Amino acid sequence: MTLPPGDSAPGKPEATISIDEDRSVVEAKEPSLHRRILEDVEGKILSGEWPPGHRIPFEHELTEQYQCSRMTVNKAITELVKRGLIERRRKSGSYVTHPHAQSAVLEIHDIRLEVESLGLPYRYERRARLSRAAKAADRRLMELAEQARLVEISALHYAGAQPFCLEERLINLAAVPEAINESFEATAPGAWLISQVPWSAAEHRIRAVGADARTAELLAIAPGTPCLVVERRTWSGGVYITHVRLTYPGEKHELVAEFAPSHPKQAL
Amino acid sequence: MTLPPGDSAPGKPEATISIDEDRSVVEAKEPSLHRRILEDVEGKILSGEWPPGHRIPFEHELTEQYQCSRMTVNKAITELVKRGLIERRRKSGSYVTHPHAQSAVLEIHDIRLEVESLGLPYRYERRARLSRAAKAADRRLMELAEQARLVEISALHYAGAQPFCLEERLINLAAVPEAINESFEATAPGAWLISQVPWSAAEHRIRAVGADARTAELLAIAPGTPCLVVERRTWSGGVYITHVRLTYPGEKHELVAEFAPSHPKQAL
DNA sequence: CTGATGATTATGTATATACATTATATCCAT
DNA sequence: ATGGATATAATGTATATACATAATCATCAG
Repeated sequence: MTLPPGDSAPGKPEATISIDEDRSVVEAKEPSLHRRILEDVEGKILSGEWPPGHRIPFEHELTEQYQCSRMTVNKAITELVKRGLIERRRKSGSYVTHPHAQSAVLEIHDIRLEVESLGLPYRYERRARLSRAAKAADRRLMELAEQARLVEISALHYAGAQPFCLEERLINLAAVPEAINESFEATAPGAWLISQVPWSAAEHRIRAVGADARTAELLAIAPGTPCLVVERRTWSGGVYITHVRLTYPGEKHELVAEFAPSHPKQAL
Repeated sequence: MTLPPGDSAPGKPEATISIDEDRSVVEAKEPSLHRRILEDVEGKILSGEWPPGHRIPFEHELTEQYQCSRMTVNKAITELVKRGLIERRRKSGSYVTHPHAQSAVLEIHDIRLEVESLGLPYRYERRARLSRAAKAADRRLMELAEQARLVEISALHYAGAQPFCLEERLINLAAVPEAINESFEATAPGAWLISQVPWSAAEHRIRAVGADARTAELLAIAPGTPCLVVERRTWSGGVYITHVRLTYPGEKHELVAEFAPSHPKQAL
């Protein structure tokens, strides 16, 4: 393999293997070759130069263009496949995907951090805790066994003097038996649970509701005020660990999700 | 560190390079080796067997365990690094990352598909369209140039006889000049835009609001009814393409975000 | 024209090797 | 001890090679 320092290869920046006499000209860390290929191809796709359905050059053509081995090209393209920008078909080639669904990445932080990042003092207040048998409604929510026992917690998270969020939680004692000994008076159940149980998946449901009388009172808002409700179910290998409903009052709270174009597959 | 179901290599299913005489025993498509390594390691992390901060085996150790080349191990671990499960430090080793934020993946589909997947007939109705210069408020929203021109569209998406979603959109004519010739009477701007402009990033803001008088009338609901509002800004390489506000009436509409395991983290 | 067959070709996976990079550890002289 | 040079170990990147797999294409018999 050759890698001639200044020619043929498209858009190639100078200074490749030249650390011979003048080490001072370090040239600001050029990225690795497979990254450059990835970025070039990504750029062509995002700019529209290669529209959806377009067949990108074969691996052996890119190998030729960049004067590198096939493995290097393959690494770049494989990554773009994982990101959902490209689809590959044997014998046929690699094609720019048609964007279907956008997949947004919603970052969900601990409530304490959320509050503190607003520059407000955080306070946690547990309101109620009881352990009881699962009712039919709980089993619908969490797919529990008939005789399952739960811990039910109601708590408020404050930002300054204002209620920031109402937390209503169920914990499956079959999955987290230690919860029976925990009062949750000082520590919020979310933080406690992470330290106890590794978990493998979760599901979020986000909707807008009007505050009912009880919720309104707890959150110090008028009944009927629109609230953002996030319901999260968390489980670990098929076993439900916890169900939590977080109710954020008023129109102030926002969930922010950053996006990248994608259609199937993994998140990045 | 032993997982011996059959022999030396951990968790290794039989039939690996034995295609000598009996090709009939094909053994139900075992996954590739690097995938198996990836899944094994991921499993150990998600199960909590390797907690945050734990140093996973060195590449050369995994090479030994799985009786494969370093490149294969490297491919698996590199993927886990991209997923945020593992952090690597040269000369030191690879470590299970500590939790920071949980990231949920929110799939956002075309509204037509959303409606149809509910088994309801979809109908689109454009209400208004005008092209105009950007106002100060628009520029705050979209970071536009002073003299930018926009197309403004208001439309309704119906599920059966009921309004499903109110769409209010601005399109930056500098980014999509073709929009000036498009009436958007038959085609919804979302679908049209996707076919016109490749986009590289977007930002979503999700919140609950009470319907104002105008919105309430359009959506055939009472003023003040809680609505889920999704605001999306989309751009391509630093240029804003479009801003859209989607207002879903009532408490019925839900956004669902599946959590693709990325690591055992906070916000349970 | 139709359908089977086999060649061709692009991708998928894996190996063995090489050298670069970067922390860490060790040792030696002060 | 302390500071600094040196060795060492683990990851990062890249190459050349090999064979497997799957889809397409061309060919040819019927």
